[in-house]
Amino acid sequence: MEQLSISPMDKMKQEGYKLTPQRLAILDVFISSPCHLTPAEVFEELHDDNPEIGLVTVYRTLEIFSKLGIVVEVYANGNSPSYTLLESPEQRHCLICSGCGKVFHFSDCDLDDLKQRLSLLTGFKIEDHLLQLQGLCDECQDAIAIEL
Amino acid sequence: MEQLSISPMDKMKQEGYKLTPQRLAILDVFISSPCHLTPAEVFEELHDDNPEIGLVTVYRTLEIFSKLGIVVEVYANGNSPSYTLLESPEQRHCLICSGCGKVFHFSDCDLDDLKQRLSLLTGFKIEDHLLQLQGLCDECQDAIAIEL
DNA sequence: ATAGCTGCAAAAGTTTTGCATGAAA
DNA sequence: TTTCATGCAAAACTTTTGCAGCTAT
Repeated sequence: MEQLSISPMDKMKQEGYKLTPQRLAILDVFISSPCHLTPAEVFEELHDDNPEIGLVTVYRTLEIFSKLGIVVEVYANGNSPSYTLLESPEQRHCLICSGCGKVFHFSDCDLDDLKQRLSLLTGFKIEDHLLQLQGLCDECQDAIAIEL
Repeated sequence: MEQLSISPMDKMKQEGYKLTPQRLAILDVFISSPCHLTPAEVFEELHDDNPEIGLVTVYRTLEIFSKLGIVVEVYANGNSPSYTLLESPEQRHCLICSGCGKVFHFSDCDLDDLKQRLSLLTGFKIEDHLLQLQGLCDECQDAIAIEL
């Protein structure tokens, strides 16, 4: 918990953002939850210990965190995008457990061949990509096995 | 235009949905626009020729189209998800032009190796994935070149 | 001291729901 | 004829904006 919270906040400082208690509290929510959370969920998590923090601040903070690569936007089902802590800025892809919402990040994604083939085929100059895998983690597989 | 509109509507029929003029009109919007469109954009496109169709109907129709694999949800920038026509249900991945919004679909994505490696590493049972590439198409590259 | 941040309130935008009417099969 | 679809209006929900006061640096 402690080690993780140092680096993102150093990044905030470097980029000229102030280290406010609100921002630290929001970061802590992500650190203590290995899941993807919508703005409303972050707000609700905060409410126990920090009932004074407004939803507006959550939105504004998520925007900053997202820009700095501290969190990443995840497209789960439902209307609102979710956010999840990014352990390292390179690991921009993720594997999401559809049971419990746990997220595992990774960086290498072997898409260079595919990108090159598509470039040749379509004439597109490919600049970025979004890769998100969905599945069931160990525990959720076990949980299902027990149920049956 | 004509060939494309037969197959999705056959699927609708098969699944027990009625073929209403509204649904046909919404399909036509997608056929005449090679882009990803938000519900609001579909509604606006409709307004010229079919001012009587309500936004509610657009939402309800998109839900059905999406369930039947006639369109696919795309995560572009902005709040609302966008939808784009899926030429074939297998081609669930796409390459989106960030200039003009044009979408190119493809099916083979070479992720089997990656999936296997991740499964071994994490214990996840991987069930599905979302892959979206972003770039600039020929024309948009040219357009930029001319501007400079 | 000062630049930037927060919370509030309100506005704007998006999506869902209930219901009476209307249309396709 | 019957079942499903539509449009309207309203409700619910999500996100953004303006502003006065406050706080980290």
